[in-house]
Amino acid sequence: MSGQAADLTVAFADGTPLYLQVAQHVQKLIDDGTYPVGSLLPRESDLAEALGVSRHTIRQAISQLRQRGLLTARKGVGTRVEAPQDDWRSRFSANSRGGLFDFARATELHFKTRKTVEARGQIAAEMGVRPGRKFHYLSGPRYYAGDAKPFCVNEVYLDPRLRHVVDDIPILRVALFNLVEEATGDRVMEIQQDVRAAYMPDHVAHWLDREPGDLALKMTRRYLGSGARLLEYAVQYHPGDNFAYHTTLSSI
Amino acid sequence: MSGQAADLTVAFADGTPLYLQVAQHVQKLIDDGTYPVGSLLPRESDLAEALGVSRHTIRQAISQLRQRGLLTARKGVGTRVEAPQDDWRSRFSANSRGGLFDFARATELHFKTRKTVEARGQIAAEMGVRPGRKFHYLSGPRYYAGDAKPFCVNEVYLDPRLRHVVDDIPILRVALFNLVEEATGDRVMEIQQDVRAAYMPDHVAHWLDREPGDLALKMTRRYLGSGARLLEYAVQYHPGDNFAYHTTLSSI
DNA sequence: ATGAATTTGTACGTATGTATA
DNA sequence: TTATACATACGTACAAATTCA
Repeated sequence: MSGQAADLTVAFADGTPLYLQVAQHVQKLIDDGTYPVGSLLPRESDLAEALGVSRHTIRQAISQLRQRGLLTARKGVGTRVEAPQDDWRSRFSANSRGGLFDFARATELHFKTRKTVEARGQIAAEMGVRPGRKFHYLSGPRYYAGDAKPFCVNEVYLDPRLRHVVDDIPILRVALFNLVEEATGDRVMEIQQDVRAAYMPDHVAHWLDREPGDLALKMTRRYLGSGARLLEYAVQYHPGDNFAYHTTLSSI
Repeated sequence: MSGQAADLTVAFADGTPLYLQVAQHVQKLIDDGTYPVGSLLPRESDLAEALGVSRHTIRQAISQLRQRGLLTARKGVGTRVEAPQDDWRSRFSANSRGGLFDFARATELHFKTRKTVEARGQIAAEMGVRPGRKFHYLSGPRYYAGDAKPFCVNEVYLDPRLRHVVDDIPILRVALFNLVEEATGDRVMEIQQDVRAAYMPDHVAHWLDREPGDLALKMTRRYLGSGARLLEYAVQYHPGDNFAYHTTLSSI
């Protein structure tokens, strides 16, 4: 039914666990169309045999991809390839709309505040770093190009060593993590995004022409490089009365 | 070090998988203070022996609780009980069709209200249907299986012709859109999801033991079948003070 | 600083259950 | 009814990280 396992021979690198290597390998095969969206993977035991690993390891790998929404499995049927809605490459690639990349290019972030801060307490916890670590902090309103009024406020925390990346930029029109990638040579491997309800802080309310304490949607993003190193941390406040974070979860 | 496994003897119910029963059991022991926040669980092999299951099953159970942020584990140290309410630790991360599927299986939706309503005004606009269209409406709190307190409240709007699908179900343990798919033969092709900040309505606050007007995260989902037909509309309210909608945009 | 003990992580094997086609 | 394929659950062994004597 599900056909052959194709050529799954692969030279496994060392260091990273086998099941993660398998997960990466399977995802490559999904990306290059070997396993198209909507199709069924070969069954677990076939994959195990083809890759020369145990079925247990295959299940660990599939479990990873299922947690990311890339695969779904049904008893008695098989494991289906789903549309990678939240895979960041698809959201950030040139041909997809609504991604952060396009978002950054269609808007302007006006830096109004620059200072060096220490991450403490709740901020440090949200950032996932030890309290006391220093960051270069920037903040300001973000406009749709040409608009008179900003529609949200951004805060950015950068490694102080990356300060030079933004020092000469009063108005940012591209995605900051792209600049960071260029400056460091590192690559953003993962973006962890949280969306929560919040009350609007004073400085945000001021820029957005609202009242402090108004309803707001607070989005935080942690940009992780290789080795889960935190490259950038960003916070975005949207007015709560007229903004919704929208996603489409398409299946097949 | 971490002491005895206490009296972990338990009569396992049938039906639900063993590892989920173990997860519920461990969580009870956390809730009642047997394993206080900050302490280490007995080591996996001790738990396995005490409960009369294999270490593999224990690990599956712990994995469940780790995904919910209730436990963290470190190699060479042990498995630590984390603060359950500690702010953004409780996160909702079902960001794909498969994620919603698994989410529904790990939780219980207790239907408390059933009535026929007409979509009007803002509701009709959010649903994207003409005002006056009739729907079968259900609502109630949603629990993590075994929990005493609900963590969110669900509202569901169904085509009245699909009423029989849920009429005999007091407690839902699967994804409703799956039942709808089975009943109609149609398939959910797309899920449009919005996340916004909101003030908590009265009936929601009541079930969640909060005050009306409290901060809330409101998620709405439109389940579209073939031809963009609206099969189901669902609203989910989370307490805003300790909940975040989490997405990981990974690139592997 | 070294090494032993501890504890989770990874990986293998095997068998049986259950939903689906 | 039968075959299929994932789900659950048992077992074993060793690796890797941490802690502590």
